Amino acid sequence: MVTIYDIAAKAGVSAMTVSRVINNTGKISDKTRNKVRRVMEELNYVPNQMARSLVLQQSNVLFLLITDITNPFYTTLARGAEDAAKKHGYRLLFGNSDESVEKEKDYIDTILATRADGVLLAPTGDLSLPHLETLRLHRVPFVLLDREVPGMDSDVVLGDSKEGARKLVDHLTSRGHRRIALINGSPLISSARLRLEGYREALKLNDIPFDQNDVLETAFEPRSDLSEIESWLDRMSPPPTAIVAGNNVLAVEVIRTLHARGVRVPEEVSVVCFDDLGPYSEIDPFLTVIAQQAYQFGYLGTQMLIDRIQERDVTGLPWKKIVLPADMIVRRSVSTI
Amino acid sequence: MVTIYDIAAKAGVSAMTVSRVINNTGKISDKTRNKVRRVMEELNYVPNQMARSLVLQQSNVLFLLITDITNPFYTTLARGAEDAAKKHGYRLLFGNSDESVEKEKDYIDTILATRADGVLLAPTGDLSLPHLETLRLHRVPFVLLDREVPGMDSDVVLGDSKEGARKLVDHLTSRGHRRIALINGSPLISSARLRLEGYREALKLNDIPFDQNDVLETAFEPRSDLSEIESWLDRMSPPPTAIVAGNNVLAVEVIRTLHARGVRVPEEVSVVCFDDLGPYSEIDPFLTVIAQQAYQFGYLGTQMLIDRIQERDVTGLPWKKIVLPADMIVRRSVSTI
DNA sequence: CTGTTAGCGCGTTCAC
DNA sequence: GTGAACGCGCTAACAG
Repeated sequence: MVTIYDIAAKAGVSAMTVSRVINNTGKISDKTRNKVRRVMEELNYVPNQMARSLVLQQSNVLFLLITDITNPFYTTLARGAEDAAKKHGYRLLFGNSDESVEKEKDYIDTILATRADGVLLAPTGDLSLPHLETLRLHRVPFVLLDREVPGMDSDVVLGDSKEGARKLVDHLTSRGHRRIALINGSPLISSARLRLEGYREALKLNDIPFDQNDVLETAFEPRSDLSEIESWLDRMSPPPTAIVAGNNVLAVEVIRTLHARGVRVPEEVSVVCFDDLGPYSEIDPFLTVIAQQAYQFGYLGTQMLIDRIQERDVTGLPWKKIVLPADMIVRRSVSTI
Repeated sequence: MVTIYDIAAKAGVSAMTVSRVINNTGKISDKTRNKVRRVMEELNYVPNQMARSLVLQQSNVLFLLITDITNPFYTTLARGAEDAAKKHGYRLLFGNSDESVEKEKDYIDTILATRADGVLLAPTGDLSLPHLETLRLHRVPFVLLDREVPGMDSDVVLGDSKEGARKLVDHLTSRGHRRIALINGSPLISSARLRLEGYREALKLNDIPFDQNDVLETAFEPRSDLSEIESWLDRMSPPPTAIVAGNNVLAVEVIRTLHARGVRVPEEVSVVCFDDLGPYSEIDPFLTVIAQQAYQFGYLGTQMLIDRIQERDVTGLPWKKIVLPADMIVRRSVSTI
């Protein structure tokens, strides 16, 4: 491995001079600078970032931990984070917790061990609290994305989940629907809770009674077994004419289940959801959705994180909370009755 | 920051003993081990991975560089790589080159600077050659995914592109199509070249003359401007009854373009392509595709990479080439004529 | 079983 | 303008 000492020897200077050339610090004569540069090229020198981080006590690395890398909401978010990180000279590393608290813990350990300068985290849910406490204990700045965690103050970027749920329900009632069901993520996830709240409020405003049987609280991530959804559909009576899904994954699974039993969407049951389906939905723009600004989640969150890092004092500034609007895109998955 | 010296002092042992406890090396009495462990917990000690990597001369990090993080083919591939890496105790970091040779170069620099132990690389194309030479020069093991680069031998995981193209064309001819066009990626990308070859061979076997005008060679990644596709569609005469797309992105864009001009798929034009559209296509399984085994690309590639790393001698073993089969899923995007 | 020494590659003093 | 010495946190090699 080529080191600054190899460069120094060959260029007839000290290692310190090489370091200065690399970092453009101090005063160096053009002559030695050029000489050093030439030798660096000749030997294909690449600075060792780890040695550098060790002495500088910072890595210039941000870590983004998402919960489902196959969900276009999160990949688009990742693109936003990537762009913002690059803009400020940070490298961005990704991890995928798969909605698993255990995998999340592993990543938190990795993050601490590798001394990332900051963390962008879509927490798996309220059970992420100990992980956040660990980060806080070690004074690692972090920003929460998409979900809050009760008991831990921090910077956070959220979507307006309650408002989004209200809009979806209102849209359905405006098309004549009164039997509106909700399939949602775990109540241990803040966004799911708010979506339930928005749903209940909107029902109330529309003078529709709330029935707990109309709500299925399950997992946001993809599953192989659809039987839970099946039996939920079975036990609602009278059956709903419309279903609100807490995210795009659930919408797809509900529709698959409906199709499997020969129920047509939207002719027999309407379906709406949070989050768009990615570029591939454009073949046939079908689902009416709350299209959250995924790219902005990542971009703005990263900006906030870098601000926080550069303030040095991790808990110095007041916590900031960005709530992005819930914009509805009306397409063809709702029928008028 | 808590270091092994802090632990050592508080536990009344030397730093070396602490190191041994952490790494489970050498012989240590249960008593001191427990004592050290207790102090580590008490002080919330986390080993500094960078210091460790510096002395061990290895980082236990693999880097996966893909060309389009929003493409489900690559995110699924990433899941496979992640699982394989974890299984062998490696951490996996991701990068996204966006099909840009320049961004790819930036990532190569980062990879070298951070001393990743190995690289999984979906190259942007033949122009990636200098980047691969850089990696080779610095003796960083790498595995190519999905695309080969002429002039550089290496381990590689490919799909059977030629066979896939033949299958798609044969499927179309079996449904009576004779006017079959091809929209493809850049000829600087090996998989695109093979898909063109397979297309030409299949035409020949079916006694269909090849016409260069029926082929559009463009970019695999998403674009905002569809005019190139429009004018291509315009200049083919007679117009094709079927279109083969070199990947899923191109298929979506062709279909969007067709829809925009009021052409129905598959009633008026049939469309088939390489790569599936991800879980969200399941709402309405529509496109007939060559469903490449994306997860296996990542999983097997990572295995190969780790084998190569653990052989120490980067160029010791003969290069391995895995070609994954091209399985067709027939759905509804092809009409019979 | 445990400790001492040295060095991984680099940047920050402080001299010259 | 430039260099020598020291330390970032950790572990391999050798002693004891």
